[in-house]
Amino acid sequence: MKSAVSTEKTLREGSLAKRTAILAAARELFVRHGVDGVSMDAVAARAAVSKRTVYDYFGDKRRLFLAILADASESMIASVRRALDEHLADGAGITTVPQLEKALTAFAIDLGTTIVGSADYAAAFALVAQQRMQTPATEDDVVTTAAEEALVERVAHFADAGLLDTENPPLAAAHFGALTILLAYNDQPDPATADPDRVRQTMIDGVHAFIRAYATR
Amino acid sequence: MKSAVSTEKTLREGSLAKRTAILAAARELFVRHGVDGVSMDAVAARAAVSKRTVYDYFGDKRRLFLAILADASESMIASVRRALDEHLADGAGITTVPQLEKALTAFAIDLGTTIVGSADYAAAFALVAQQRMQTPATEDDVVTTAAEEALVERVAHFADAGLLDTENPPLAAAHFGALTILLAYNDQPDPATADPDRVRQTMIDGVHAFIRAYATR
DNA sequence: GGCACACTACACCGTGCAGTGTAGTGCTGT
DNA sequence: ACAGCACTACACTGCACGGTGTAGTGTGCC
Repeated sequence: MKSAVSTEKTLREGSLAKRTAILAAARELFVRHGVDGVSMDAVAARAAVSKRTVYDYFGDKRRLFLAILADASESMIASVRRALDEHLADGAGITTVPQLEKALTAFAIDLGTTIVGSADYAAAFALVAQQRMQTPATEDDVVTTAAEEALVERVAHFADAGLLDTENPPLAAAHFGALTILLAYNDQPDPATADPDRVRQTMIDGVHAFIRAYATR
Repeated sequence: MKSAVSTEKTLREGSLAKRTAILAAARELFVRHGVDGVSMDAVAARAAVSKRTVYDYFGDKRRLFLAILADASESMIASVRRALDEHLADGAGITTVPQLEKALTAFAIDLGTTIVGSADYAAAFALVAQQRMQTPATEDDVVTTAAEEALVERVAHFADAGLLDTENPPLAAAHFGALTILLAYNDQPDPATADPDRVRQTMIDGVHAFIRAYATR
């Protein structure tokens, strides 16, 4: 009678406030103690909500977890696009290598402080890392892929413009990511400990190395 | 009465065969299903050993986990030193940049196929990633630190020799690691899926970029 | 034969937790 | 006044798992 078409089991829409409260609470606890280390009671308590409500909203623990990932993913890709637009847009008047380095540095620092520094996004990384082998290919890959693609497009653009010297923009973009975000994240995976100055320095150095490797001479 | 000096609780030495069997079984299962997703019964079964024996050998689940880390750490650092010795030793007659690139590439591929390709070491990475926030600073950091230090020493050496251009060998070493191992690992974190050719290509490209960024011109 | 030891097989305890069912409360619109 | 809804509080089930205790078996050593 319920016409339960997909896996959905008559979840409730509910108020946005409670929904985000639950997501925030769960994210925080999951990141700190691991998904398995957190009881649904704890999540409910932290969200100041009845456990029953958590289940009414999200169905079960797994789907709550996935909702967190989806949430973080969404705002993360948005952040990347925004930073990309803000610092590396076509209209930014980047015509020389020094200008490019400056813009890339600003971009990297922006992204770095946003992503590595603030918990929401770092949480996604951490959670995916925790669950990687247990969860068959979460949509994290989708996110990083989408983000990288956007970056690849910019790299290709600057290669066309004669500022970067590469026949393989995806590779160059990957190297850019490795020298900046990846390295920064690897240095301080604990969101709580994230030191903005250190992230900043990592970004500056990473971009510099990238420019030395890839700038037209 | 037991004179339990430290945390030790009268563990048993046991045979090396059983010990390694248990470690191997636990490592495999932990990596695949996560530490919390694996019961001690499962470990015992997989190791073809009584559960009681597992407890007699390792005390409890936590210490079994730490034993796995220690084990992997040990052989990992050994691998790094060996590869370093094999490809980048003083006596290797590296006097030109092309020679250096070649040696670095060989080194990276060697390390890459050993570490990323083969499960033992990748397991450590994966497990630490899983447990990072739940376990207060495991000795993974010790390993990567020790490994990086050895690499730093070599980089400094080649900088002195006039082949590399950097005033900051630790940074250069970090960038080397980011462009090679880190990137390779990030591309395919699942040991089972590890594609040697892909790892190989990542290493070649990474070293090439590193050389472009850091070789003396 | 008899002791010591490594090990197994198995039963067992306690507990924490995912998930459910339900009674009850307050709010809103009619 | 009443129905409908969102939500809470709470009790409760079932189960999986960490860890322990122990009786019994095989082996080597004296």
